[in-house]
Amino acid sequence: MPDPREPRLNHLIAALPAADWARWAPQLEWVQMPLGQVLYESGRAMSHVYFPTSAIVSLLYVMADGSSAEIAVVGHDGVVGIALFMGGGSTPSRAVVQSAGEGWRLRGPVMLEEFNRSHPVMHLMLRYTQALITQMAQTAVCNRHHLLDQQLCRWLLLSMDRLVGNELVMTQELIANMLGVRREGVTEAALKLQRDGLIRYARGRITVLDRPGLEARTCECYAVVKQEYDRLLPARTAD
Amino acid sequence: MPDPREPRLNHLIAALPAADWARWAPQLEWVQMPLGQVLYESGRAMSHVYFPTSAIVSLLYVMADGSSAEIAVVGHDGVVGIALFMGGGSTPSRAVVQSAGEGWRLRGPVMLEEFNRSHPVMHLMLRYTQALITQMAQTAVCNRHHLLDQQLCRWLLLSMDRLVGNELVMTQELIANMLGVRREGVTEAALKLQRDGLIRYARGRITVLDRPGLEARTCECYAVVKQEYDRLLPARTAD
DNA sequence: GAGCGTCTGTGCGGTGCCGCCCGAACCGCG
DNA sequence: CGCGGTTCGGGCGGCACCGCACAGACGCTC
Repeated sequence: MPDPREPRLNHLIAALPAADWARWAPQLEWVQMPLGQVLYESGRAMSHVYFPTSAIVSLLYVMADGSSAEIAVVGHDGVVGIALFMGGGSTPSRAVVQSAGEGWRLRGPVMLEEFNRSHPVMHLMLRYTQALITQMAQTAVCNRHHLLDQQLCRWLLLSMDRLVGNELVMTQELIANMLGVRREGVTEAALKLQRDGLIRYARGRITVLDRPGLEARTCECYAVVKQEYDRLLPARTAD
Repeated sequence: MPDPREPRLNHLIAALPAADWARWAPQLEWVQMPLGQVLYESGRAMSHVYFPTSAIVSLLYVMADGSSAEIAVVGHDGVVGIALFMGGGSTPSRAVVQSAGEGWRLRGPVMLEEFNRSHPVMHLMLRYTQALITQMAQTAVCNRHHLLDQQLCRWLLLSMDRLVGNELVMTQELIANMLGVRREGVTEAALKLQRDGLIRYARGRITVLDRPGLEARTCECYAVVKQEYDRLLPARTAD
């Protein structure tokens, strides 16, 4: 069991060259990320970038009428707050902690300086951004074409990939918000999965029992995204 | 009437500092971009980046079963082939010329060298990429929540913003492919717009008669994207 | 263990889009 | 000028999901 306060549990931090890591280490701040915490708000400047280790963060767009949809999800594979180094410093979306956990953060100006200073850091962040773009694009496609049943499987798999263990603390109501559908729709889809023995759940705790089964049920979108993450962000280059 | 073979009709090229522009100019290659041309294919390495001046390019995802959906659209405001400098050099999507026209292109290695050499170039490309990300995210949201009628308005507006004049050469069949819906659905939505005097069309030529009317009918997605483009890519900084 | 709030299950009418089919209108071409 | 291909209009049954309403089940608290 590794120390949960090990920054290198985040794959990007783990991939830093030694020289960059040496500069980062004293700057990194350990933070708890409780369920529902808003890391940044739509259109507002971001003070930090966050590198989750055990938390999962949703990038969520909330519409004028209050309905919402998830754009992408970030876990120990990535970083929240790419707009800080991409430019602009804000986005029209919101970042919300979807699964409580921990992570590390860096003040915005520090991130910016590191990004401009070190080519390896820059290329690492950009490759991650490219992977995130793929996830967003695939979300758009999936929203257009695929059944809720399949989308739920995709969502569960993306979440499980970013968690340790096979349990997720999450009500169907919240999942519905992420997927941008009715709560009852999620109930129905989840029921089917439970009946077929793929998952088990009760009052906000979902346990995945048959991962291959989920993969068989989901649409191609999950595989496309996963493959692209693996291609762009290979196993940690430094350790 | 400006010379159509003026590279600076592309906003990114126009925003280049003089020093960078001086290096780019001899490297830029003028290209015709006929309707339907595929600039890059899903998963394949890109040989060039394209800076459209009068053409419009769709970033399209084509699914295993042949159905498709547009991820984003690029015109004289941007560049096709961001994966070249973001990393990876390919994407799971395809770039197709949606409206014939012209543009300029740069060989991949040249683009990469310029990106790494000049900070202004890098930041310009990254700000554009950030705007493109917003467009993709909003496409995902729009696909989830909004009616086809609204999406058609959004699509028309995004296209018109990237064209000179108010006419678009595009069959309803092709629009349906972009939006990822049935052709008949587009016919119905377009009929409503025509009946209300917002557009006129005949056999693959669409004329916008009442732009404010379209803006009033579309969803918030159009405004969100436009605002973000304006914020991130202000009027050309060099000329 | 009584009570209450949260979470999940179910039913019902409505609707936006689908898949499919066919006919009409239009245009270019031989 | 007639023919064929492209583009558009309309109809029809089907279905996934919506909005709404409500009931049961569970777990925490007092």
